Amino acid sequence: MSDITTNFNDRTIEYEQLLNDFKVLLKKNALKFTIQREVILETLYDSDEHLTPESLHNLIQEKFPDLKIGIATVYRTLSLLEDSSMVTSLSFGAQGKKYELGAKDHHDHLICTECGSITEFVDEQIEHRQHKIADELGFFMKDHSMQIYGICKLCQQT
Amino acid sequence: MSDITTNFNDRTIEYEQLLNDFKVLLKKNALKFTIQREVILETLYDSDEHLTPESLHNLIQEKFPDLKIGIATVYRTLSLLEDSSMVTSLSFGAQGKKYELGAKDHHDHLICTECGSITEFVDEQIEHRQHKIADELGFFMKDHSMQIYGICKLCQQT
DNA sequence: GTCGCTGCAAAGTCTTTGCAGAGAG
DNA sequence: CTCTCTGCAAAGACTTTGCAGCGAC
Repeated sequence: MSDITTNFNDRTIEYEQLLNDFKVLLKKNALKFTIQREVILETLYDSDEHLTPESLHNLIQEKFPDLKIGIATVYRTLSLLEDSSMVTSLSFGAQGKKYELGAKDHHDHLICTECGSITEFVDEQIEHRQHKIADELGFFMKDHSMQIYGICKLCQQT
Repeated sequence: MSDITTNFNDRTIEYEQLLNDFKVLLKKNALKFTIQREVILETLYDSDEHLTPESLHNLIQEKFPDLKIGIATVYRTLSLLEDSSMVTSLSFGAQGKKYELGAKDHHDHLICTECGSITEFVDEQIEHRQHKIADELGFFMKDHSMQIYGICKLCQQT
């Protein structure tokens, strides 16, 4: 289960790399690098949660009270990031989509339908089969996501 | 890939079984069996597509022009069916949720991000690993879904 | 008969869009 | 300077809800 391959130094480097990718992406499309876009990327990176546009917006307002950022900008930036495959979105249950940074190690999700918590896991065998299946069907795989729904250990006790 | 374990006779029996499960479910919760609810279940069963509430509503109106059925009823019935795990929903991309009957054989999805088509597949190894992972983490698994995103064979040619 | 169900339309959510001023390149 | 971005508010898309009459049990 543990997939700890990064320490704090690596994380910083990892973020710099990510930020750089973002800048390259922007430049390539003649888009501008703005403080809002940076803050959104950074906040996504720092959070280990799966964030809704609204919760991301709230987080940013807490962390950067001086920066007025509109929810519309959050939506626009998330779309941009998703289109360029830098973030992936996940949606389940009644509510809207949750986003997470795609650059982190790939992983799948266990979602508790009682409390809504999300646990991540990685399984090499599954990853491998996915690639194989896509290949067999002549499908060019760009991304994948897997969710297991159920009741988490904690909720089972109550 | 082929997973043809049913023929037309079985399908009919399968549907009767499904309908019966639905009736039992309704009775258990002191809910009523109405023509609208039956038509929704039947249309879901007959369709091999993954339907949005709107497309399901359209389909029903085509198949049963005399029956006036409101979109609200479709939403209400889908929620009911989803809560009782008789249908599962899938959401991806920009648009809303798509529903499919959960009673059919379990399968996963290849989703083309170009044309939106959904191809289904079944893989025993993946199914098996999923159960194992849930067990290991003390998670009571109720359902799962897997999606592979990419570009389908057809769209790659153009 | 009772009480849940339905269609309708109105009310909510969540997201996107138009616009005029601000700011990156 | 030019042309994209941004925040705001208004518009849209998708869902849910209140209600009065209808229909299953």
